[in-house]
Amino acid sequence: MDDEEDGPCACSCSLPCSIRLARSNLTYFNWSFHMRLSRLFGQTLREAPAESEVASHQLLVRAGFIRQLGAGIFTSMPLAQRTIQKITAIMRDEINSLGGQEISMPVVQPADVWKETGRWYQIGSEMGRFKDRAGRDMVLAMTHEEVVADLVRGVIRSYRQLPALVYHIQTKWRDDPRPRAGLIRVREFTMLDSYSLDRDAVGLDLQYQAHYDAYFRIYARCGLPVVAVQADTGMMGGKMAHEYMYLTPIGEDSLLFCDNCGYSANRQVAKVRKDPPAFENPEPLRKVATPQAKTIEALADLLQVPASRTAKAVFIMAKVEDEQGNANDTLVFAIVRGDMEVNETKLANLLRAKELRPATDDEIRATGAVPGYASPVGLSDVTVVVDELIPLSYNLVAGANEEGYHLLNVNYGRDFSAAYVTDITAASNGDACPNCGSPLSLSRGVEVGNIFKLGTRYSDALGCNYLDESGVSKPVVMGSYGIGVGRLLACIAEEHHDERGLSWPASVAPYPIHLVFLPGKNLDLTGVLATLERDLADAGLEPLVDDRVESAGVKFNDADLIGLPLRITLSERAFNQGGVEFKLRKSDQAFIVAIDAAVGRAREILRSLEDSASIHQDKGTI
RNA sequence: CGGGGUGUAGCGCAGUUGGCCAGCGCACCGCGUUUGGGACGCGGGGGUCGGCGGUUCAAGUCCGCCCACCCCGACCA
Repeated sequence: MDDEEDGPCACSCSLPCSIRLARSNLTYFNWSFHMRLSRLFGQTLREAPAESEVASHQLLVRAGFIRQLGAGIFTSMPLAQRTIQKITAIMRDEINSLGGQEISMPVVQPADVWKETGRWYQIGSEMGRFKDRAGRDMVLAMTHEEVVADLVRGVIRSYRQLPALVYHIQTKWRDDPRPRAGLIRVREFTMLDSYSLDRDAVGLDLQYQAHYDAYFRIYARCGLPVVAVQADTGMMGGKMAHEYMYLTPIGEDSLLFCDNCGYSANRQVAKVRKDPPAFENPEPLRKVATPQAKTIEALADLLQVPASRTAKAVFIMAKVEDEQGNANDTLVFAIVRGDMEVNETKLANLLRAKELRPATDDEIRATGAVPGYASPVGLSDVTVVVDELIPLSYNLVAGANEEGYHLLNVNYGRDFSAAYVTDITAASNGDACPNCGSPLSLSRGVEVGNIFKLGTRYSDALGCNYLDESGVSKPVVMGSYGIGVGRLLACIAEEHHDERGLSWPASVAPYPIHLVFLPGKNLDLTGVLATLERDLADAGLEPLVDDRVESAGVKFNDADLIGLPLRITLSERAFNQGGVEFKLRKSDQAFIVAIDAAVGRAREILRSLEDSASIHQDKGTI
């Protein structure tokens, strides 16, 4: 033992580690691994910043895990960084087990590859762009399909090199119009993303399924319950996609679930079963006065007909690109039955629109339609999209394009026609499941990961080809798979907290043990502390030691706030009862463990905590 | 981008119809007392009052412009 005061630390950290304790002449010293709260960079706060609203944001700031730099831009403090390392270690373990090989692709990328795939033009202002000193267009990585495809075309030549799986854990920038909820929705973030490379669709299916399962294991090991839902392919393009959702009221995505058959989908793509009404003979058109009936509700009320007997017209301005990449505004007239809503994602995908926005009244009038009394009847020069149910619904009520009047007995085909007839209905709570007809229920969720079957979208654009056994050149079939690390951390915090603070699953806690030291009045326990710290550290149990000169209340409250799974208290009281006090963060009960048995007992408890932290979840089916 | 809100010490906040040295709690530093659930006393340090411009004898306070952050919507993974 080294009693030297304020001497340099003998371990590699080279800091003055001997700290004088309150009312004690004793100092203590270095060991193989240690972290003391008195030295931890950052501090706990009694009050959360006023701008934080959701629990994970407030607690992560209060407990000293994160600090905000700007909107959607955060610094990870040492505690968060430790948890991130635990999470990414789990990710590496799982992706490595699929045969993944870790690489690292650049955050700053030349725009050329993005121009080759067209996304330089397709993606709007959420892409970070700048010019380098030579005036070349540059892109801040928002994802890495282009770069990985560029890599593949330079590396993959033969079917012998396939299948392959590469991944990295890298910073991305997406200039989100509205960052919010702390780490849930940010602009700069770290993402695990892997890219599968296969000879054909069969190979892709295998890797897709492997990721589908591996992702569930990652969330399970992190203690986060998730469900997988069918998803829109969005800016990724491609054929099939699933999203992993953590269900919570603070989530921004709307999800539909069928309890009966297990159907689950993001509202953006969710289908509903629409039973067509019985056939009726089309009746002659008739104009009726409907003053003040500018909404479906008012109209149905006035005419005493159900909303399902009306046609709802929604005017939307779509930004659609032509071959040259020029964006043109096109007015689109979307028609659904009065009892339904338009799904803008379905509509945008149909039109290949870059952007949709509601049309203004003036834009509507320019077509000859009258806002509030609009219908496609009698109009030309507008792009009409009708929901598939409209041609099967007879004698509907629709606007007369005249202030204060509607038309009765409007029928598709006879009275108007459309450029597109397809499904543009938004699924709602209680709608019939497309598979089994049972009522769907609507929930909110946070998307914590997604997987895409890209197919040959990028391989074709960038020329990623290989030669098969017979010497034929074929495009590499790709998949991409991603998990936002910070968002995952925030969701874990959201799931595992109580009114006192965070409560980390043992698998991702920044440290496993919070060792609280309360100096005694009569006994000097600093030597016991030094030994215990060292023994725990030597056993690989990495204690976070509260050596601060603070009252017991402050220390216990901070321990609850930071939320490490096991708290061990060394105090005169516990010592006189025969050892140290053990208490689990998730339990109210405390018990005394003899000093000599403390390390063994701690190891045992943490092992069982880790085993039970990994939750079981229902994976559903693809 | 539209609507709403907030900017005063590290965090939370007060600051009246414009008025003299800009305050409170927590946190921080020093000394002492205290020591198992956010202790106490005494003494300290810390502010371009978001920025710029204007009105005025005088601006944290009134006016204009701008910026930042938060919330709702649009949008987005």
